[in-house]
Formats: sequence, C-alpha cells, structure tokens
Amino acid sequence: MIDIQLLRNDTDAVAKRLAARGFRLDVAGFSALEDARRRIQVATEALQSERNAKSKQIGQAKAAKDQKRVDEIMAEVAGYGDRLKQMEAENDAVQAKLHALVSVIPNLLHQSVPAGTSAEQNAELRRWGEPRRFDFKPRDHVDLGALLGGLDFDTGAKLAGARFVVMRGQLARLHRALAQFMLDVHTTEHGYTEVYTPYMVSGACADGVSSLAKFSGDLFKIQDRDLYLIPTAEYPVTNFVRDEIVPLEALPLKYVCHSPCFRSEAGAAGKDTRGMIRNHQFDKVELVQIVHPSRSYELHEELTAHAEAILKKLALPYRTMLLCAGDTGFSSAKTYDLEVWLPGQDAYREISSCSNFEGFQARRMQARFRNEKARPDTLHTLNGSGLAVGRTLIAVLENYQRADGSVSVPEPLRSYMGGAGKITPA
RNA sequence: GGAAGGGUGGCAGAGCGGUCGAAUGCACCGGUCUUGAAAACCGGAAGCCAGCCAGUGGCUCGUGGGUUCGAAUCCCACCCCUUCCGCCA
Repeated sequence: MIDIQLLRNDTDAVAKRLAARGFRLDVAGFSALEDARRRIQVATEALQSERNAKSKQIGQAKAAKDQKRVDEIMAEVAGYGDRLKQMEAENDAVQAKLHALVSVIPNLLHQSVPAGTSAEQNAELRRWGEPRRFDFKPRDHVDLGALLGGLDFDTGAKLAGARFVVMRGQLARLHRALAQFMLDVHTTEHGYTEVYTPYMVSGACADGVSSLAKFSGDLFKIQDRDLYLIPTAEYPVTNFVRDEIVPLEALPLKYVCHSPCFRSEAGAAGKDTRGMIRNHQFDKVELVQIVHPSRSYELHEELTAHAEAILKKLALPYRTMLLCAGDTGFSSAKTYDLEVWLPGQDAYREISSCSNFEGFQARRMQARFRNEKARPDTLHTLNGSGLAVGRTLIAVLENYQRADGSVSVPEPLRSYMGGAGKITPA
C-alpha cells in the first residue's frame, strides 16, 4: 500500500508519479471520497465521545446512589444508540470504499527507474560472461532432455496437463543438486538463514505482498478454503514479520527458502509453450531481506549481487537489466532482472528478479520495527530469486552441451552429483 | 474425527457489567545512590486511526456480530492454540 498520508497531502504529485508507470489515479474521485471520509469519521467519533462521557456520568451517579441523576442522564442518551449505529455503518462503508481504492494502487517508482511501457525499454546495466561459440548447432533443452531421457513432458501432461514436467534420473538429480548448491552458497557465503515454510498461505498473507483483489487470478486457490498455493516463497517468508514490531538490532533479517512455486499463468496462453521455461510448477531458491529503510537500496544491490554470484559460479553468461516503469511489478519500487544466456533460444531469458518494495508490502502487512527513537516505524522489504531452479537447469543443459548430446556438469555441482563430470544419453 | 481447556500489553499473569487501556511480577528506558557496576529507591513506557494539532478525540483485551446508557467482563457464530483419545505420512 502506498503511504496514505502522502496520498492525502500531495494527491497531485502522487498521481503524477503513478502516471509514470501507466496507472491513472482518479484524483477527483479520491478527493471526494476522502472528504466524505473525513466528515463522517469526525462526526461519528464526536458522537461516540459524547456517548462515552454520559455513560461515565451514569456510572458515577450510580456509585453516588443518586438515582434521580441516573434517570436524567439515561433520558438524555435515549436516542444515541440508533443514531450511532447508523453513523458507524456509514463510516465503515466509506472506510471500506477508500481502502478498496487505495489497496489497488501500485507502488511509487524509485527515481532511478527509466521511463518506458514495455520490456523493450528496460535498461541493460551490465553483461557478464561470453556466450559460448558452438562448432555444432546447439540443441535446446527439450531436445537435450529427450536425448538424455530425463525430461518427460508427455508424462507431465498425462498427470496434470500442459505446463508440467516429470524429471528422471540424472536430470532429476541435477535439479536437486542445483537447489542444494544455491542454498549452501547463500547460507555459508552470503549470511542467509535457511527456512522451510508452508506452500500455501492465507488470503491475508497473499494480500500483504501483492493485491489479492487485483492478482488472485494468477494464483491457484484451494477449493472452499482461504488458502492459496504460493507463487513464490516470497509469500510465506515476507509474511514472517506481518503484524510484528521487529527490534532494531535484529535488522536486517535475511532468509533463503527453497520451495516449489505454483502459477496459473492465466495471461500467458500460447507463450513459452515449448519446454519448461514457463510451467505451472517450478522450484525456486528465494532470497528475502527485511531491512531498515535507510539501507534498503544498498542491500538491494547486495542481494542482486548474491543472485549474480550463483550465475558466476556456474559460469553462465548473463546480463543485468533495470526494469523500466511499465515493466516493474505492482508492489515494487525498483527491480533488477537477471537474464541468462540460452543457446537453444539464442537469447537472454529471465532467471531472477530482484526487487525493492520499500515500505509498500510492510504497510500492507503492518510489518514494523522499533526505530532509533523507540517508535514503531515501517520496514522495507526486498526479495530476489537466487535462482529459479528449473530455468537454471535449462541454462546448464544448453550451455554445457556437447555435440553428442551429453552435458558436462559444472565444476561446483559435481560434489552434489556423486562426482559425475557429465551426463550422457540413457 | 471425538473430548476437555484456553486465547488479555515484550513475556508471565490478575480482572468476569461502570473513573479498566487494564493490577502485579519479570524484562525495558531515564534518574537518585556508587570510583564503576549490582542491589535498593523514584519515575517513564502498549498499538492503530483521526484531527479545527490541544497535556484532543475515537478504536483495540483472538475475529465478527448481539444485549446494554455503558462490555476485557454477559449471549451467539467463527478462527486459532494446548492436552487427551482415535487415525495416519
């Protein structure tokens, strides 16, 4: 949620900043609603105050055994109940309307975010690694998977439909090795605490990190229950601090979580249908940081570097993109995407997304810390993939393939693979 | 699934219709004392919202409703936790 005070005090400026990301704020509508809210809330609270004062007097009169005085005041308060009930209902209604309006407003963008409406306008900040030159025509992961006998999309489809995969043998093991490797690096080298969480969260948690009203269609919901399959471990992990006041000295909190992710891909029909680039279920190792507002941008850079470190250790060429205004997600103030080189697609493809949400999620979640003046204050939240395991598997297969269809195992993964140096066709 | 008990401030734990947003203890912060610390003593301190910013008002004792002039206290529903039994990875 954006800062409601800021929205009230400087509505036009906020509207202008929102326009930068293509969101049109109905300024007149908001102002009218806000005026009504102020009027009704003030009036309601004034009447409540009066009621409370008189009730207190009744109590005092009763204590003084002054029955005459009690009857007098009771007569005065006679009509209050109904009037109050009506005003409170009116107040609730306008508050709900206002909340509904404000909760679907996206975050304000950081000033470093470039203008733009689509991914084409994202800014490439840096490249690392040289895409390998093949002396044969490189296969994509689907062909490699078929050759190696470890990626089975037919059985995935038989079990659950399109956008599901079954992995077998050495490829299943490589997939596991990647997740283990990432967890080990982040815990031992980058200072994260490993966590294991539920793979379903309540609607309140979902609404804490994003807008459930706006994006519930992207999630798989459990029938007849207020539970959603998580689309990323960001959902459970960030909510660790919901409704909490974190002590200052505990910051920053740094968590790493390996989990499956479930996405309906509702708006992606026909996109990336080949292979396992875009599945309904995939594994991801997620980095989450809960930080002091004064350090969020510094730590955002650090977190991004932590994700990049995995790509470097695996010697996978990648580039770092700064998303433009139109491509930055609802809750984010600033997002870096890491794109890995995929020879099979002859393109860089997203493998990690690292965002600074500033206080946007924290305000939705009521996640606070006790600041230097011992007052509750809004936290900042960060997260990033470190990395998407399925896509990393694709990247390893495609970048490490040999002419005969076998695949070398990157050095850092060999100890996780029982020392195997390569994977060969079955 | 069955039975019982319980959800109150950072924690523990009173209160069970009326100056209760809440006793008390621990922890915490400030002060006195001390060479310093501890102990002792004195004092302070919940969160959210609104505001014509005042030592102002409202809301909050799991959540939502109800009764009442007045609810942490009474009634209803729901959620969650604990223990026991059953079942089970």
